[in-house]
Amino acid sequence: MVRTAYHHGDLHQQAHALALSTVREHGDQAISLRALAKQIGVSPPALYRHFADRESLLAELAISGFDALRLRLRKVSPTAPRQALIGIGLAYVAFAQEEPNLYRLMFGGRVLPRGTHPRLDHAGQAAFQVLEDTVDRARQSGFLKPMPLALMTATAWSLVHGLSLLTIDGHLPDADAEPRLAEGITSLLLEGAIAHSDNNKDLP
Amino acid sequence: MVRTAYHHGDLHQQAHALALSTVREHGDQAISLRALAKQIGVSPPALYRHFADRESLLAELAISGFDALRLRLRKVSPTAPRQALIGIGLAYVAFAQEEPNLYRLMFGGRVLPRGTHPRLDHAGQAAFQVLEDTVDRARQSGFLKPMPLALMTATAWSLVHGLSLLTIDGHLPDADAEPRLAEGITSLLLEGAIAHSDNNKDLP
DNA sequence: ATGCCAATGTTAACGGCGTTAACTTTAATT
DNA sequence: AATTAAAGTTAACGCCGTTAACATTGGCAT
Repeated sequence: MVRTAYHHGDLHQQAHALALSTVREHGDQAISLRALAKQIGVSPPALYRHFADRESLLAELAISGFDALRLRLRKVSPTAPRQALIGIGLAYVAFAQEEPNLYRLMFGGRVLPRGTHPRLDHAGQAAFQVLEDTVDRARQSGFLKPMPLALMTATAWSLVHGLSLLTIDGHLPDADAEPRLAEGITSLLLEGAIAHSDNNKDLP
Repeated sequence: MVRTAYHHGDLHQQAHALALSTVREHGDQAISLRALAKQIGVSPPALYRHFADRESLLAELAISGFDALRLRLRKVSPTAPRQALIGIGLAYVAFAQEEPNLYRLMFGGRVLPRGTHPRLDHAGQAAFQVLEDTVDRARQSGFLKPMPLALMTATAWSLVHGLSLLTIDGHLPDADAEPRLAEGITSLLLEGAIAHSDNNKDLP
């Protein structure tokens, strides 16, 4: 495909990129297909050749977000179990704090309910997988108590997800005001999950 | 004020109630001032005599939500520290699961950013206060480790908030599929926060 | 090379939205 | 009883997502 006056030639990619930067700066509510088309210099219906509707565009942006989160989590170098767990928790929260609008799009729940968009679901699961793998390694090594993997990962995910949203929504002091809050919180959870020789009884 | 053909007489309360039930059933995105006015049988601009704009109406609904959450949390009967903490955590998650659309309005973050609506902020803080008081009592009684109250409550809140949102968004099995997930998660956190003395290792 | 077709643009239009301006009716006050 | 403030009305503006109908163009089969 070649760029001409009539055929744009790169509309899908350009719309995706521009919409992504708009979301990152101003949130998904700032996305308007008409405004997007005007900025690119194309008529509004042209976008419908590349995106079924507004929701589909947002879904693509959310997928980009999950990909970025997955890459971010994968960069946490595998070390001793404790450092690996704390490190991946902090990386998760840091991502949310650096990309609050993108994170809210990914997990806002208002748009794009789970189970309706296979590619989006897959991207989310792939990011989650990194977290689960880290927990599983620590568990396999005997560092954590012998409890169901699903329970452990659900707990860890709930904690970092809740902390992420509460901080980016201003309910808790953010990383600038309380730089060690995230570390304190993750450490506190870890205390309950570590296998202690004198305290390794089963939990419900 | 008396009801006449012209003057409605109860528009504010009726609009609030109808909008609240709409949000509970279909989410805040389903709220349209025009549709609301039509259902009530009034012209759209009439609503502007009672609500500055759509956001103000949503803020009022969110305040109602926080009030309901606060009352729900206050109903948790004060018992031994462990039961009180688990109980209030489960009550929090149960509220979110029973009122997912309302909970998302309260904490969605897309609308109504914190710090812009004093009455809304106050309602949120009042609900949070119940949670903090419960944690503080357990701490004062020596059941929990001697660590900063703010850290403990932030951890507890993050956990129940994250769990609430992940379940209502379908990322984790909900209460029907895994009725003991919330209990397992809160218990797991508690293990890390309990002061490990002999008289605290009583109940599983 | 040419003719066709699918891809990818266009303009025009529909219905819905939040919101404002200007006006009207009613309730309350003086 | 006259006036004023409260709480409705209609009409309109500019935005939005989306669709229908049409136009242009690139690439492929002939």
